[in-house]
Amino acid sequence: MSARKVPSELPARAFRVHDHEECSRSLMDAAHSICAERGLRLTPVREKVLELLLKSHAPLGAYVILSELAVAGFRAQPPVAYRALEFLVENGFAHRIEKINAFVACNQPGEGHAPVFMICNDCGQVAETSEKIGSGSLDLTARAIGFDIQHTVVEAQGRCAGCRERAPL
Amino acid sequence: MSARKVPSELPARAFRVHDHEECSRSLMDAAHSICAERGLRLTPVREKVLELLLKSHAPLGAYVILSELAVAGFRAQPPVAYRALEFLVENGFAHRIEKINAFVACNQPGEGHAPVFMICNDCGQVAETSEKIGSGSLDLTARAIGFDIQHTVVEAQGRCAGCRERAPL
DNA sequence: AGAGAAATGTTATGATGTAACATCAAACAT
DNA sequence: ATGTTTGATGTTACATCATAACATTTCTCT
Repeated sequence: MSARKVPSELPARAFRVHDHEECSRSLMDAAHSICAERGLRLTPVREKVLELLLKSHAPLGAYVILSELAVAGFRAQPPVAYRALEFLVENGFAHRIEKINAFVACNQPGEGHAPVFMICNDCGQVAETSEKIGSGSLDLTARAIGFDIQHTVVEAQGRCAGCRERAPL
Repeated sequence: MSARKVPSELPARAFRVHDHEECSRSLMDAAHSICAERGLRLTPVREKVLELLLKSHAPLGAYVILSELAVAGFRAQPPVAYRALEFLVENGFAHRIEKINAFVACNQPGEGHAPVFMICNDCGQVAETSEKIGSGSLDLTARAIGFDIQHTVVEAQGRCAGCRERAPL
């Protein structure tokens, strides 16, 4: 347990006190800019889904999103939600969390990164941090066996600091 | 891309030529010993499921396992397969691969480790390597934000060396 | 043998995800 | 402005993955 350097970028905003409103707004703005830049269409459904993800303090399942869409007056067959999510994930505005079959808004859209998630089993919140692509032990191992990495899934489940304080167990 | 030390333990047997028969047999033996030691019951269904996983060169979905069980004369309702898999996973004889909803036999049962998977999108094979618990960037990040890790999911998707040679693209 | 715990049998259903094809709307060239 | 192409959405119908709940059997221990 040597005390090595602490990882450089550590947003992990989900577990920290922050202005969630402001945070959401700026990420939504970023999405608009990036789409404009790249000629992507942030259509009403896609924007609504991103908004839902941004407003949520925890990941949302596809069917939760679907019912929120219905509430908002959108059509609500499963493909509607899945297609919007696919767009958001493909273009880096959201991530899928495999371990819990749910989706979160990305907190650093536009930048190529390999997301890392810390999932709190108590409060259900998920913090996103990230690793630079090409560094990290996965890449090291991959290189050692000649494996060409296209996508990574790095997730940890456990308890966040807040929940541990509230209920030390 | 500095040439740092290569990770120490690198089974990744799935992608290497090896005596699969011998490999399966010794892992099955290990399972029997470990169960004996710990007072666990490697019942017929559980053993059969482990055997299926060991014989397979790629991860198996729960319903594939279920149909193989049926072929072998076992009862074949979903809970039968899921319960056997739950036992194997809980006790470290198998792992679940989140990204593809499938299961593989563990290639180093008995030792506490955080598994790492390399999933080849071409041949469907999966290599298991591992990290020591407590080291690794995940643990480092977790410590930095006070997160208590209980379980990790580390998976990479891409192309294995063999497939790249066969079809460079 | 009897009590308690663990494992299995069974039914039914819940949750998650997608294929396929029809329709509609935007972008662009003529 | 019109047709053409492409991308997005609407809709139906399934496919796939997973578990709750409760009955029954088997094991283990005394």
